[in-house]
Amino acid sequence: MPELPEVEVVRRGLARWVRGRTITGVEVLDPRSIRRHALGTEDFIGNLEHATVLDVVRRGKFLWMPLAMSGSPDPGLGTDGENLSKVALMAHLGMSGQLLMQDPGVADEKHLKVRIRLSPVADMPQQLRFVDQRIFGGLFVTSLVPTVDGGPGGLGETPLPEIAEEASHIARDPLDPFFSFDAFYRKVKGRKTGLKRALLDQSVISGIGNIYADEALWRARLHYAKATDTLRRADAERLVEAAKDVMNAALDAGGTSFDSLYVNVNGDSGYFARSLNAYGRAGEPCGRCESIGLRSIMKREQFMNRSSYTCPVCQPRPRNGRW
DNA sequence: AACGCGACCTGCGAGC
DNA sequence: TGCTCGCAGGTCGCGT
Repeated sequence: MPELPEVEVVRRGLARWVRGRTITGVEVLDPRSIRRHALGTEDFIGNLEHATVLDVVRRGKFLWMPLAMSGSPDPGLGTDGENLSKVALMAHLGMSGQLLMQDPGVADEKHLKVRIRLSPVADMPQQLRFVDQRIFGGLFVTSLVPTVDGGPGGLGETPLPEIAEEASHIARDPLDPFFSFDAFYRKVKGRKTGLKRALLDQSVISGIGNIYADEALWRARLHYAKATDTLRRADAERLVEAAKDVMNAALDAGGTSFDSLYVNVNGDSGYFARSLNAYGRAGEPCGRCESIGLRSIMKREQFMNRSSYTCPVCQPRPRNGRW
């Protein structure tokens, strides 16, 4: 469910509440939500208790909190400038995950999976709750490893030159200051596949899911089946700019929410859904065509076992992957 | 290398 | 009222 803008909304909210706080207790209400923690529940809890949260970092849809373990004299940077944090609490929201800040008195959510208690600070909620209806998301502890390109691992308040190991296989996302268009274009040209498949491949470009893939393609007037190895540089540039623009706009609106499944850490929905031009608009007129007096109806097709929305007029299907 | 598919889950609305 | 079906923002791992 949540794509980059939604995860970034969560990251910012979390950073405000949890940086510098120590984990005082962890309750795993459903072990399926930590199944990616291979060593089990006891080990998961043991890794977190007494650890201090240094930051909240994101690359694509992966979100992690570098931790200073108890006994570390100086959470944060060591005297030699090397960071002491070598492990992080990883969170992936999957299709329906939520990270909520709550006061202890608030009744447990129906799909509450993990409760993390934090050291009390005046006027700050004391619990971080992981709620997940479908359980495709989850939490686990992972180590931090150096990045391949030497840049920061992801976007955080005080970025580290390391990345959570479980996120190190994905490419930088378009909102990452270290995102490289050249690296993206090289990867895309090297693929022999359709454009949307490449956009959804997190190792080519990360953070884009089914909603923003369709939105970016619509804005760039490209069809999802366009062959990647024939993509012109100018088209690729337009596509990346479109992805950046639509995701920044969604971020400003607090993300895309169709229902109560996607909410920020305070439980509020975003309102970008009303600004979508393609996703979910089957049967409705294409706004761009309409604005120049053309009549065109958005259509929905199955692609990769999911829905794709296009305008048949301004996003024509390429013949043999070419125009 | 790329693909198609199933697996992992719950819940909602539509249609009968 | 209930049943079944299709559908939903994602990722991973398998066989081909």
